[in-house]
Amino acid sequence: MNRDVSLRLLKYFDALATDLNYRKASERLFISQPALSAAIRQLEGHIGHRLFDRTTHSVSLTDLGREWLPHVRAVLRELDAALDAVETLAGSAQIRVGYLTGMGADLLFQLLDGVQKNLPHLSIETIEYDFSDPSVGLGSGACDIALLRPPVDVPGIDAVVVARESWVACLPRTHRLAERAELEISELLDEPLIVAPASARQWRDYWMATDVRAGRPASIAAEAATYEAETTLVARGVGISFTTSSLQRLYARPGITFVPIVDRPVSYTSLAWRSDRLSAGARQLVRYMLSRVPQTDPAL
Amino acid sequence: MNRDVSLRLLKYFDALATDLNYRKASERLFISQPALSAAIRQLEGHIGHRLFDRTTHSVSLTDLGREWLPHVRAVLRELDAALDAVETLAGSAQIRVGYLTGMGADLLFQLLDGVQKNLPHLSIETIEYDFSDPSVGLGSGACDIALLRPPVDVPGIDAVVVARESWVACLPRTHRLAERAELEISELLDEPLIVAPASARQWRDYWMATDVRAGRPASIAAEAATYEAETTLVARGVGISFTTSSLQRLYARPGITFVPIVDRPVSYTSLAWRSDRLSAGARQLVRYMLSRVPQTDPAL
DNA sequence: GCCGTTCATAACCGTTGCTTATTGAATCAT
DNA sequence: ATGATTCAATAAGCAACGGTTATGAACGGC
Repeated sequence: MNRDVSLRLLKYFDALATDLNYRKASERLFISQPALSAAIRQLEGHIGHRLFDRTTHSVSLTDLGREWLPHVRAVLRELDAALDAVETLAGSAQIRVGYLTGMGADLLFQLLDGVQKNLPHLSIETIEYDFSDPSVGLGSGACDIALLRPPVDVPGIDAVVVARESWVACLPRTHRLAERAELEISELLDEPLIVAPASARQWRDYWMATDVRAGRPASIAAEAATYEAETTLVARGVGISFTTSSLQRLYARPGITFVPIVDRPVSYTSLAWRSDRLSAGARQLVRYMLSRVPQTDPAL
Repeated sequence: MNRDVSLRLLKYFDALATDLNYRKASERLFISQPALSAAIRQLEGHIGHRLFDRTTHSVSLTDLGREWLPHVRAVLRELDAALDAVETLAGSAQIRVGYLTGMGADLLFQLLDGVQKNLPHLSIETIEYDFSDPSVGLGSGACDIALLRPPVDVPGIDAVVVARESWVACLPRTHRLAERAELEISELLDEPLIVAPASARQWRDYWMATDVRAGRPASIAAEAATYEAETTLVARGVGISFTTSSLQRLYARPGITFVPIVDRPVSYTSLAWRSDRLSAGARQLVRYMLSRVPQTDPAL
């Protein structure tokens, strides 16, 4: 048995033992399936025993794997504790909180209010993200905690809903529907649309109402990465856009108007983080922020 | 702070914190000094704080480093325990015991006598080594435990003396000094000598009595990697060799004779292992073998 | 004042761990 | 049955990293 096992292999073992599925586990680890396959075989080679029974269609722990797993998890826990200890000892937990543009002034401010007084040992950096990365830095690991709008296509994310809002159409004031008190989504599907950049993938689809189009392709008028750019384009009459109720207050401006869309499901805003790699300080901050979530939903 | 620390860096940190000297620590880790230097800087980068204060001439732990060290050691201990657990769980502790040629039949046999009965869960492999590797597999990691003769130039080795022997000259029966009852080393320094292969380095120097030569270079008649080859060469009159008292019994043969050298310091035989990377099973075996070390030194 | 020791820097190189593309086997649905 | 699908394993190529040796700069002991 080779005693030079890398932590990497142990983490992979833990992940596969959890999912019992190479594909899923590999996604959670942000690596490809063959890479995980090779890594597990390598680990088994190192310790000299098989850890998984695998057929082409199922993966299960061997007796040894099952019994060894707690030991491995103990190592990983201990490591986590050691990393947390650095922050505690250094008295400087640097935490990066990302937020989607448009939510900082309002909701984030609320959630972080008083944090300096209550959690003085945390040093918090807030980073604004635009629509080109709807995971708000969680995918790249640039942020520890994120205030975002689902859907997010990064696996392994924990999220708690902190606000609910209804859909609203943002129209040029001169638009033929601008005077309406409310709209149905079907009335808007053929309008030229301002959408998020292509890198937003699922998120862009979501805000294009792709789910109800069924063959009626969206006509994309332009791309915008911020609400600022979006409303500007709408004001110039380039197209319309879909957004949420809270935005009408924040981005009100001369040339545009907002009209509620009555038949779309509610849209959520969530506080999210990667379930792995959450430091002790970040965990405290999450707890604090969640304790400050407004219980009523004034914006809905 | 980046949470993706590798175990490697933690081990390096532990080593440097122990030695507080890059060179020594790097040797113990079997890497070069610049590699360790880079690794420590990398670790400090990962966690975002300095762990060592270093001038060009001294290394010391920072406050953070000192306080963090126990946490790191806890991780490494936990890892060690997990690796031991594999053996225990699999019920198969494979342990490789190396021994220097010539010591297997006798001393090793004694130390391992009854081990099957007393430690039945251990599966022990014994591997004979010749003089080309005086570290007896410890350097390469091929063996867990070794029965060897100092000096060994592998750092990080723990060793316990298990036998003491005096020097003996091995001479062709026809040699002019063959009839002497005893000899002094100075009488032999100019004799053509059978020595260990060059790869034995320090060890070869030791058995050439380099320490007392002071300008009288040894005349190397031939190289031999085993006692078998050595005594054969002596019998053929190619040269003489230095060895120890116990060998006269084991390698007695027609054409050679052994004469005690009275003014050389005692030579040791040790049970040795790498202080790191000793599995639980191997530790048990070491303890067992040490309990069987003969207290008297009959060969001396 | 000089020499030796000690850590840092530079340039280079091999290994390894990852990627995508593909194969082949087993399961499921029709 | 058979075809579609879902899995893990294999293959081939590539980039990054961890290591090496060689060298440099600063401090301490004689």
